[in-house]
Amino acid sequence: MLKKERHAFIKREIDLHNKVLSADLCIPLKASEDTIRRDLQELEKANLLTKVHGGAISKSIQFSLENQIFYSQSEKIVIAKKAITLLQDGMTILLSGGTTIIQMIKALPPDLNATFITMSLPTALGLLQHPKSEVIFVGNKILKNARMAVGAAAVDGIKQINADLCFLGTNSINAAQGITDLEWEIIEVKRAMVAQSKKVVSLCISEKLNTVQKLKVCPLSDLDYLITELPGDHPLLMEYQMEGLTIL
Amino acid sequence: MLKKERHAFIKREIDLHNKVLSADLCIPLKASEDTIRRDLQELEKANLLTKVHGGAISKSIQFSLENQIFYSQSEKIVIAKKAITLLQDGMTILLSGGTTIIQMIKALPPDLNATFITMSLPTALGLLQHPKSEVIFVGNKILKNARMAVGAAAVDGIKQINADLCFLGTNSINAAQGITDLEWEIIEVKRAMVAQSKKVVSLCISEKLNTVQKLKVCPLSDLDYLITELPGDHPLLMEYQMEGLTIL
DNA sequence: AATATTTATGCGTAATTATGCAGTAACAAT
DNA sequence: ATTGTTACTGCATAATTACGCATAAATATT
Repeated sequence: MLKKERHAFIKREIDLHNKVLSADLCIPLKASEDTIRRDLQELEKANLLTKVHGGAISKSIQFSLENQIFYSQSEKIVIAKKAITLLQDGMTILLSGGTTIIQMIKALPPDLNATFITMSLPTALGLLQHPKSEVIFVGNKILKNARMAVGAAAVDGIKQINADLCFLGTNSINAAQGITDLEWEIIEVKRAMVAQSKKVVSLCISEKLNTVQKLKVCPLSDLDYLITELPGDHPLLMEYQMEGLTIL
Repeated sequence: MLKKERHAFIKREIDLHNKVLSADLCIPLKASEDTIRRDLQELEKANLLTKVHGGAISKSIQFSLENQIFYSQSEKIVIAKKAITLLQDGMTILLSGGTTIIQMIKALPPDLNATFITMSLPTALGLLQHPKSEVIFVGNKILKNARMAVGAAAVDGIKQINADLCFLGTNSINAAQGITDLEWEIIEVKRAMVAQSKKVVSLCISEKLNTVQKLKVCPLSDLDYLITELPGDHPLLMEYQMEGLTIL
């Protein structure tokens, strides 16, 4: 990881959240706190941020309120860290959209050398920051509220792919129905993703466990892994384990 | 391996991954680190990348690090306002990437009801803010440097389209060569855009008038409109008018 | 064709840079 | 005041780079 890359990463974190904690940067950047601190020093000297005890904050919004942009962010970070343990060099990986996936992208090891395929604009944009990965966007009509490509051409595009892994940001999952979602166009795309992947991983914060929406994406039997922020032996997860899912 | 070949290889790596490590290049290029470093020096002098300790990074990352303030923003706003006068309800419009295009998107009339097609991730994301328009993203492999989809599938995707208007954010234009650009993969996409549009509009800040890059996108005769921040009767624009372009 | 001249490349060594570690000082929160 | 965390200093180490030079290859000149 080059110094400038770390700087870019830090700057982006600041732009996104208006602050960073030094300790939080150590893992994704694979550097010691010393190095991070020196990075922050340099960025401060370049007038790009303001260093404070424990990290740094944005120059523009120093008085900023604690903006919890992302709902349940800390849980999603836990999920993200579990998710990246499944990744290996050389893999082809399908990614859906959603804030959990975004957290996962931010947690990607910078030296991972994989091919990522997505239909989600925010996911694609996030992946551009990754130094080594290749990014393929399966395009078509963009569904505005989901910010992803949907429709026949997108589904056809996915069908050209043979992926090793598929990560689904999951809105609703329960034992009887499996994964369910709200919009037909999204369902179509997710089904195609599931069909084209060797292994399917559901990322789901625990509060969405055992909930159900109108439309069915796929049964539990199509899934291989379930990742929540809970420990693997939590009672809520038992019935999923019984169905044959690997719980992380 | 010829020097030019090495340079081409290095440029491609930068485009794809936003960075290269000197050490990583030694094996594929069969050259010593010294040679690689000298290559990087030359490419830096030619303004094609930024050398850093350990390798080199893309200029665009460097730029986004230094100032997120758009270059020549006020000029681009003037251009954007002129550009939107060409738009009408029901049109199908191809958009390239670039900060001028982003300004144009911000200036779109909220009640415009048009279909926008693009290969640029930032452009697509900007368009999502627009309440009424439909957005279609022509996907494929993403060129990190330019944040846009490139390659055969993207070009094929464009060929399915019949657009009324095409807006090109233009890096270089002159009377003799027409529009020129730097990277082959971008050229391919822009050519396809031009070919599939009834009318083609070049958006170009005046300082990029009468400049030229290595690769040719299209001759002036393929263009219909030229929009700069200058008044239409400015002497710099005369020769373009003589060539039959409508100057806004 | 032979020779000179420029250009490109690789190697050894010295200098520079980047990073992590240990110990100590400063800070924040109870 | 006490305690745990974060920051700074100096130092050690490893990686990267620059420099001088020798050699090889390409190009120009006679």
